[in-house]
Amino acid sequence: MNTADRLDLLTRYTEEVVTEDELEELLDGEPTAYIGYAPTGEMHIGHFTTIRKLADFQRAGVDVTVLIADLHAHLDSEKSPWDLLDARSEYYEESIRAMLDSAGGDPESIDFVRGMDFQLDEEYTMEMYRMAAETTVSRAQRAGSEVVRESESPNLGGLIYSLMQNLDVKALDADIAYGGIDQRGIYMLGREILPDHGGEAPVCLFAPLLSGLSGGKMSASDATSKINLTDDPEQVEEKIDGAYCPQGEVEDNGVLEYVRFLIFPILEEREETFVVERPEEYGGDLAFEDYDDLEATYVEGELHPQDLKNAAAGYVDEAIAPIRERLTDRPELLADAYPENYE
RNA sequence: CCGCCCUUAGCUCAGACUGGUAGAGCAGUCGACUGUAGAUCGACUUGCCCCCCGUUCAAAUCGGGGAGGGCGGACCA
Repeated sequence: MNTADRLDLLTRYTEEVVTEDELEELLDGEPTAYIGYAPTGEMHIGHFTTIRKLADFQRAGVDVTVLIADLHAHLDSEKSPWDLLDARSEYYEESIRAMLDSAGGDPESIDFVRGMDFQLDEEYTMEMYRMAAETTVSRAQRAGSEVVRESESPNLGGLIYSLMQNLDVKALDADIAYGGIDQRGIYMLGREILPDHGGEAPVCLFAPLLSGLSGGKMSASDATSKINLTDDPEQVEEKIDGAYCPQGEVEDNGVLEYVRFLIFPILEEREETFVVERPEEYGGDLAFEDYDDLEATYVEGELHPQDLKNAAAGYVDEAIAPIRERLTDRPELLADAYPENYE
């Protein structure tokens, strides 16, 4: 595979690349990439979009490390209780493996690492203290503002959070820091300070964040705004049917975003088209080769939201089915990780 | 170590002075209207009133103790 093709694989479906020139330069060598997940709330369909890219990394010959950031999960306002970190880490790892598997990646050749396995090392800790001494409170706050829980009385942990995440890049020896666009603030701080702490400014790749189904951002705490990996077909249909989906409008349209960032990448891989089954009275079935085609038709008003929803629900369900199966096969994973939800 | 303030619905808070078995807004649920959702209109739901003890016929409310959170002071040889 030539450099242009690899670059294309790496950057497709991304929100931003910092910077594309630096990324291209990296491809002369054998770059490595990393992404971190803090095992907090239950994983949902939004995670799927970031995980799919891991498959792209692999196709492009970039080694991937997945960090299960257990310490971070507690550091951010104790989102995960200390006693549940192990159980949630295990659940996250299994879910990520399942998602990657169904996205056409190879979980076996991914390096899974737990945060606490190296974040307590003396060298790491020492460097963290030095960063803490050099970073102002407001700078740290700004860096993590999109990631760390906001509050009138923020915890110290939320400030250390960003420093550590950047040290992770160095500790894991990653050339590419990958994550959702919400991680931007943290890594921009990292590009600034990591070189002063024995590391290198990482090249950053950011995935888009999907809108929630109720309009606005997807919220982990709003059940109706997101599809869970374990939702059954009826729940998927209900949630999508109830989604905010203004006719002809693209902005804040979660359904359209699901179709674009979740479904079409899968169809593209399989070289299939997006089929909308539609009653004769509304014009009969439709098939779309690519997303732009579908969006154009939608904007023109030739594709009704209800028909779009019906089709999308079917595809979304198909996408999560294999993951749902693996998780329901091992019910103890979720039960141990979220005892209050699964008794 | 000392002082002051806060803790009531999923969220933001009112009610406390003057005890009588709890309210508003937002959120949520359900209808109406749209071939979806939203908006709009109509209806509805939601509570260990932080915990314990006491006073009282009766405590969210008064008294005592405790827990959690916030703010300030003191200490700075």
